[in-house]
Amino acid sequence: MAAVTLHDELRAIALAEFATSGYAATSLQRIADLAGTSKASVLYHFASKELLLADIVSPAVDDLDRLLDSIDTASGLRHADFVENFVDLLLRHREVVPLVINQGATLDDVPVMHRATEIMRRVAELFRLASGSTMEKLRFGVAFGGVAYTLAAAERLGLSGEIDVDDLRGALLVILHELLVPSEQSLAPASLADPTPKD
Amino acid sequence: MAAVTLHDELRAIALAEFATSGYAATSLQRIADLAGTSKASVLYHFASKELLLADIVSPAVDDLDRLLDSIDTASGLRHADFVENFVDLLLRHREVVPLVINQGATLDDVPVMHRATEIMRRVAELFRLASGSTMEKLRFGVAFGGVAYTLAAAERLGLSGEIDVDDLRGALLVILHELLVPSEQSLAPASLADPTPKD
DNA sequence: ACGTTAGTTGACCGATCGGTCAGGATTTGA
DNA sequence: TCAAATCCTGACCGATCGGTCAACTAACGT
Repeated sequence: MAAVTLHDELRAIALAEFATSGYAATSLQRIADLAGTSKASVLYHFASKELLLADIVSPAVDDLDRLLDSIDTASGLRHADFVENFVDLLLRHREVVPLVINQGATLDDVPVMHRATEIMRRVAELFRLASGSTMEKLRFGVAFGGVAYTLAAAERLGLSGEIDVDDLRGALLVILHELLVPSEQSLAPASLADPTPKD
Repeated sequence: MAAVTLHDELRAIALAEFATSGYAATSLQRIADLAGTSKASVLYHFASKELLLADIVSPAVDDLDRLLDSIDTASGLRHADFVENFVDLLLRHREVVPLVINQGATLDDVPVMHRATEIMRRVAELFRLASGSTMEKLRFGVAFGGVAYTLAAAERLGLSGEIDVDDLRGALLVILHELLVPSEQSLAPASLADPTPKD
């Protein structure tokens, strides 16, 4: 095995354990045992368990934050482009997706996780989730929830190795496009689907 | 009769806390505090924390088990019918869906949760997940994962009250049907798709 | 040679965990 | 009135949690 610093190895082990067993259920002692070191050593490299989690999750959250900023500034960017960028981002940070998806709500008191959920709210805002009809909301929820959850499940069950990433990417884009662009027209803010029906 | 027993109240409180804060992060002491009783009292009504979880989750799992059995025996039942029954089941047990969806994998050592994931495997089997193409697998994953996850998120964020259940049901069925029956023909080869395959 | 720094560790801390237990209330049935 | 059953509780238990700390080792620049 290539020379990997203990710092990086600890982060990798923690990520795997957090994702499969859960943050709360993973003790620093267990992480230390898996790395063949001591608990005190873990706390030397990472000041606290929360900061260890932040160190793991932050890159993905920063990435998403940057993506959303680029959308905001370049107002002309179409939703279809965002979908593609979003899928790429999910694939890029494939390993941390299960963490934020399955345990993000539970760990909302941890700053980095709170930030993650706040940013997802921005994504929802971008797609006018709040103002859409029930059907629109559900399309958005099923699409992104489904994609993220499926990636999470695949990662968790160890199926990621079996599936070609390019196939995965292409198939996800097709499915997302079908869901979010049900009609021939674009996802443009004007009308995602039909005008809101009477309620 | 209307008087809610402490037993039922404890179960309801535990369900809400398990779903929002997580099983591991919810202590028996907190459940007791929320119910205005003592931890020992909780352990009088439920022999252990695991059995409390089982008491909460079992009805939904039993329900799903029964649904799958009825599918197995009545081989003629079509997929569309199953989808409808499945959505109804999810809506019926709306409150426990976040629990098994978000924490099922993490709590696989708890018998009732292991049973839940095993049954979900049967659902996947029913849709021939393993033998399908990457696209088929993803359609299944995004569809059911998306629906379950969206229900979980809605429940968690307290949006359930805002949305009319009938609207919800109808919209979910439309979306699932679009995803699982993309073309004119059914998803599954022969047997399950058509009760009377041509000979 | 020396001091400095980074890395590592066992011992230890207070807090909290799930769970046990003996016993105090309260109700019920005879 | 007595006794059994039911419900509830404070005190307590061993285990484990995240985190601290002083001491130790090894490497490096000077």
